[in-house]
Amino acid sequence: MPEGHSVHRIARQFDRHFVGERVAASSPQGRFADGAALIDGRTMTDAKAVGKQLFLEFDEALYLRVHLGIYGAWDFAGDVGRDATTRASRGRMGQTGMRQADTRVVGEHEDSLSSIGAPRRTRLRMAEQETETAGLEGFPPEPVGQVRARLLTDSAVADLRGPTACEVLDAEAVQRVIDGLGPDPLVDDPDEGERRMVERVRSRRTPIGLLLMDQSVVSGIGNVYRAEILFRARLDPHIRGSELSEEVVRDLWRDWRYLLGVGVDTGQMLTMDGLDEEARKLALRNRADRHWVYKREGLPCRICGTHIVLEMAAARKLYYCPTCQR
DNA sequence: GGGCGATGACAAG
DNA sequence: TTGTCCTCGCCCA
Repeated sequence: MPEGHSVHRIARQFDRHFVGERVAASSPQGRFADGAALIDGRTMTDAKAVGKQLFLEFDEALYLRVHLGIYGAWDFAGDVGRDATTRASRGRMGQTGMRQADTRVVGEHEDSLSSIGAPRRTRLRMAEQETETAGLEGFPPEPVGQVRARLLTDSAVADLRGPTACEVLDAEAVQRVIDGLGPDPLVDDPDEGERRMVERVRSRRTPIGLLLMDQSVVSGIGNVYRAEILFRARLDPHIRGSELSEEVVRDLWRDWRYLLGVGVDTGQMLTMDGLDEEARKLALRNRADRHWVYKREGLPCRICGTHIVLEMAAARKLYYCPTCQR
């Protein structure tokens, strides 16, 4: 589920708490046992994201390549709190037991970021949405559910579940993967990335709605950002890449660069900054309805009132306003 | 307790 | 274009 911004945040998390540390690697589930054995006991030397791909580098140029796919997730625990939880709602231990309270969705109290340091013993789930839970008995915690890979240091643990890809590669293989990817605004030089995206889009007769999802054209955009970027540009998803002017594609790249930056900073897909303040607050209040068009089929367009349309495109849901976007 | 959908990406045909 | 894989949470009974 994570689009590019989440993967960059995950890379940052590894950079903070794992890079420079010796890592015990295992596969509680068993399906990654061979790969885990290759990196077990090595030191993590780098963590980087390119588009939706995560590359964790270990001693002697061995890389763990992870792609979360549509519902993969990393669960961090230990000394991994990214920010204070002092304002987190004081929960009680639920009557139903098990679940520790004091959980919050990251980003809902961004103004608390500056206060206090990281709490020890935290759980942090990084998936399509991030949730942080303070309080954790025992370290390391027992793996819960289907954990494909576990990376453990003296003070932090990362559990990987449900990935589309999890494999150990050498430097050449990593380069081949990266060579097949379109530009990522946080990796590539902005002008060079812009040039590449413009060239790749305008050389194709494929609809722009599909090109934005094509990771060889531009990296990191998924179904939410696709819909939102096209609306922000007031662009009909069906227009072919070859029909778009250089300027229009350049603006798509620049808007993606902007949105990705916001997403990495906040941990949320905030796409409605164009809305006036009051309307924005209203929309943000409802988690399920905080975008211009994504998941708003049948609801009135926030600009013109036309019902938002949902259609299937390459087996994915495409949302747009038939009036604003043409 | 079952079914279904999800912010992906493939391969097969 | 369709099927397949990966896992979990939510909805409904």
